[in-house]
Amino acid sequence: MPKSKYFDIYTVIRRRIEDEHYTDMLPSENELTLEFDCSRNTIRRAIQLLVSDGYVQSIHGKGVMVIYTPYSKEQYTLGKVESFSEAAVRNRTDTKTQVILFSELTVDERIRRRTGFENGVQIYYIQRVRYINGEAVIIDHNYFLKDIVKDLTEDIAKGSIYDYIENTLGINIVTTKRVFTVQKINEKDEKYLNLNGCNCVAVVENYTYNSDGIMFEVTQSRHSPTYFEFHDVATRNNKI
Amino acid sequence: MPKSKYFDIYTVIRRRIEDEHYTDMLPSENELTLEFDCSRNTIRRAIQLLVSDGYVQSIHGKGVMVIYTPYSKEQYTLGKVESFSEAAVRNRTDTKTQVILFSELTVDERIRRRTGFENGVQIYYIQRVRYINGEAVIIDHNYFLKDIVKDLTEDIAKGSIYDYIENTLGINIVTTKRVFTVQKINEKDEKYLNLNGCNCVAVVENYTYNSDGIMFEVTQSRHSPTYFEFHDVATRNNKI
DNA sequence: GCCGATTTGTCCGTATGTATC
DNA sequence: CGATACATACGGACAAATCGG
Repeated sequence: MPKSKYFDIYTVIRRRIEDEHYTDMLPSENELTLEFDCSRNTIRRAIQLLVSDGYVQSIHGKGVMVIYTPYSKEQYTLGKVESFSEAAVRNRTDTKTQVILFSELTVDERIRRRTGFENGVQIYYIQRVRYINGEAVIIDHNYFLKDIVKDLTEDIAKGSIYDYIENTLGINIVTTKRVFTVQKINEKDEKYLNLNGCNCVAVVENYTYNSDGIMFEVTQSRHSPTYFEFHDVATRNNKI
Repeated sequence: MPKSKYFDIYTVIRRRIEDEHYTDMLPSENELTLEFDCSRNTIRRAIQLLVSDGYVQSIHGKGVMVIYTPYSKEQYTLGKVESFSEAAVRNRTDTKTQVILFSELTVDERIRRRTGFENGVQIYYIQRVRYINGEAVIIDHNYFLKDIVKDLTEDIAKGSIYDYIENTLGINIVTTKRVFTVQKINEKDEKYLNLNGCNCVAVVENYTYNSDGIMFEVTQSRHSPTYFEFHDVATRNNKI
C-alpha cells in the first residue's frame, strides 16, 4: 500500500539509480518538484530515504550525488530487518525449516537475563534449523510472548512465523534492535550446522517491538559463518 | 557545533530519556512545540532522530512511546560510524596501536577486486594492530586514496588517522557503507591477535565517502571475537 | 457502534540561512 | 558578486488512527 507520495517518489528515483539512469548527480530538488508536481519538502523526504539506503549523498550547495554501487554477488534486502542469510531463507525456493524444539514455558531468572522478559510471563520457546540448498546454515532460538503471539503451533513454526504474526495475527512490527557478536560454538551448533571447520558462529540477537511499544519477541540466530553477510550504511549527523 | 534547533531539542529529550525523566511516553508534539517554542515540524525532526537511535517509537493516533533500555555493560556509541571495539579503542586510555606495515603502492587487479579502487591509482596501504588493555583485539587493513589523504606518515598512523583526516586535512566524512562477515583466520590474525582458541574473526569492511562523493578509504577490520559487539536499530518504513 | 477530542502522518507554501561555483 | 542548490524553520491544512464517553 504505497499511500504516501514521498515513498512513491523514492521508489521511482531508486529504480532510476538502479537502472543507472542517474549516475553522477540527481536533478536538483527544484527540478524534481516540477517533475513530480509536489513540494520541495516531499522531494526531500524521498531523498532522505535514499540517503539512509546508501544510494545518494547530499552535498550542501552542490547537489545530491549518487554513490550507488550495484552488488554483483547476490540480492540482499537493503539494511533493514533482515540479514543476508535471513533474506536468502525467505527468497530461495530451496529452503527448509526443521523444528527441533517447540515448548511453552514460564520465564525464570535464567531466561529473564537472556531475554529481558519479566519473571513469570508465559512464552513460547522454539528452536529451529534453517537450510539453504540442503545446507544447515542457521539455528534460531525464538522466544515469543504468549499474550501477543497467540496460538502458535509447531506446524506454523515449520513455515514462516513472521507471516503468521504479520498476516494472520495482524501484528505490526515497527522497531527491531539487534546485537551482533561472534561466539564459540555450542553442542547444538556442532550437531546441526554445516560449519566447514569453523569453531565460531555469527550471532544476531533480535529484540522486536510491536506497534504498542511492547517487546514481544527475542530471537537469537546463530549463523554458520560461510553464508553470513550483513550490510549497513552509516551517515554522520555529527554536530557534536 | 550544534547550530540546528532540532538537533538541540533532540539532545535535550535524549538526555531526559536516559535520565528516565520520560519512561512511558513523551509529551505530545503540540506540548513539545510549546515548551521549546518552535514549529511542530522541528519537533518531529528531533523525534525522528530518537527513532533512528532506537530510543522511541511513534504510534499513530496515540503518542510517542519510550523503548529505551539502558545498557549496563559498557558505553558504545550509538549505532553510527563505530563498532563497539572501535569505540573502545577511541575511549579507553589504555589503548595502543602498532603499525606492522606502512606502504605506498599502485592499485593492481588484485587490490581493485578487494577495494573497488580503479587500476593504476596511487594509494597508501597500512596494517595496524590495535590493543585494548594490553590485548591485541583488532587488525586493521587500511587503503587510502593518496590524492585525498595527502602526506600520510607512519607517525600519523601510530596515532589516529581519523583525527588527521578530519582535523588536519579538513575532510568531511559523510557516508560509510559497511559489510559484516565472519571469516577463518589467516596467518597474520594468528600471529598477532589474542584469539582465545577461536579460528574465526569478525570482519568489518568499511567503504568511506567524503563530501565530494568520492570513496577515498577502504578498511578491513578483523576483530578478535571476544571483544566484538555491534549494535543496530532497524525500523520498518514498509509500505510495499 | 458512533461521535468528538486528541495525536501522529502527510503535504503544501514560504522565508531565510549557508555552501558551492 | 550573483546564481544555484541544499539546510533549516515556520505555519497551516487535512487525513488517519486512537481513545473515551
